[in-house]
Amino acid sequence: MTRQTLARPAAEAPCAARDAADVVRRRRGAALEDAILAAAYAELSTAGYQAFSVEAVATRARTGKASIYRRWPTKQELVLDALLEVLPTPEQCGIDIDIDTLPDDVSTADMLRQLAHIIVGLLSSPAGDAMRAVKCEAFSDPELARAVDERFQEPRRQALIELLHRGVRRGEVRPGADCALVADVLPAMLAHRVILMREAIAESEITDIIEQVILPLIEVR
Amino acid sequence: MTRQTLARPAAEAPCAARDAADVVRRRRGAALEDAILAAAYAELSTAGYQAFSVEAVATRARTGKASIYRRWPTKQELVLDALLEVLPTPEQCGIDIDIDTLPDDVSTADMLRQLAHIIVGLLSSPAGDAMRAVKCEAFSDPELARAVDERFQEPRRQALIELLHRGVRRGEVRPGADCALVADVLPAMLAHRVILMREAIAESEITDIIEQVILPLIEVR
DNA sequence: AGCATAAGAAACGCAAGCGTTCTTTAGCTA
DNA sequence: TAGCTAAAGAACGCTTGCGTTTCTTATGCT
Repeated sequence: MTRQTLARPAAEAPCAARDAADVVRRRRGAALEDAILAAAYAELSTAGYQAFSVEAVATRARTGKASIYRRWPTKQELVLDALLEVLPTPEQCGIDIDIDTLPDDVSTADMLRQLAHIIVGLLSSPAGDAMRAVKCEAFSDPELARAVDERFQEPRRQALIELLHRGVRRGEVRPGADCALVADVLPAMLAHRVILMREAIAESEITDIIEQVILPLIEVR
Repeated sequence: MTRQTLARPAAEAPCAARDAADVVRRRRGAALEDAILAAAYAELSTAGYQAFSVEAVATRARTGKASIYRRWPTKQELVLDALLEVLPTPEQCGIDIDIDTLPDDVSTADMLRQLAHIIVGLLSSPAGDAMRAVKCEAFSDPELARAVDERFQEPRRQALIELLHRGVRRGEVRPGADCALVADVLPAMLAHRVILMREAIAESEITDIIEQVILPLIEVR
């Protein structure tokens, strides 16, 4: 995948002898673009949106600002691309539930427990930090926020609603439940804690939320 | 160089005849202090935290930066004071529930409905905008966030938990309910929508959340 | 090998905004 | 009424960061 981006220790001849092994050869095209996006994402995660600077991205990517501005006209576009590139990848957020192919022996409660862990994992990861940064800047940059909502949140929300409907069909969720509303409870509680209250969520608390809130709420009675 | 930059054409007399009625005479002491705090709060509400500037506060308060820096050493202190002054006043946020003096004929559901409206009202008001601004800056300024949590959120959270306990005693809330956890559901859902999803909440949606989520959750069965 | 391209680095102009300082002048108090 | 204090306003120095420009030179292609 990568070119030989990583320093060759015993380099010599043509262009070696810079100083140490930090001879990160000049990258071009896609390799450089990826490095910039990765650096931008890292900056977004660690520094947040408001402290995010193109200068810092350039430094982190070991390139110059000019190479960035040659590709992205503004800081905002860079942020958007960096986030959108990272967010939907299953390896990063892994919330791709395919309801239709779910085995019959997987209960709704099982899935909800698993989902809760996935959400907490995501929110506690660098990707979560990046999301938080963007969410908090949403009012200054509605377009960015909308992009995240549409490409990331909404599909997952729909999947969760679908999961609850499946639960109704299987007799695990009370028929009268407003699935669209109930689907918001878990993400809302987790996001509220992690993003708005800045609290970490322990394993036991995930369990508590599921057992004491979500399951009683959907319980067939 | 030149002083008296603001050329007074031919104005005479004591101090009247500036232009119109905008002759905001020089204030001192507490009057000025209040004006500055009010302006800071207004700026926080409308501009947000990151766009908040001392210059803008000074302009809005019709004073100079020097008078502000004479009182608050940094921008952060000013923000904190402005917010703390505004937040706890009952007129502004009106969530002071005195559980002990609640009449017997007020049900838990009644109170929850009322509370939901109060929270939504608060979140949709300038005070809500200010809170959102601070919440979003919380990671950069944990002390500010903690002050808001302690002085504003936590007391109200405790009051809500107490309300639920009262509900248990009155047989309106199922005895097994984890009140501390259940108490988070309503604020979390509302804050999630308004602050994180930037959605307005209609009357009917408040009702839906109460009837479809909160009441089924606490329902005695 | 030679050449066109674009990477890397540095500097620039510009705008905002912090916190300071200075002068003028209004308001309070003795 | 005189005099002290502090308010209003403007300018300043400083820093940060955007987006641009320029120059050198490594890189990939032919």
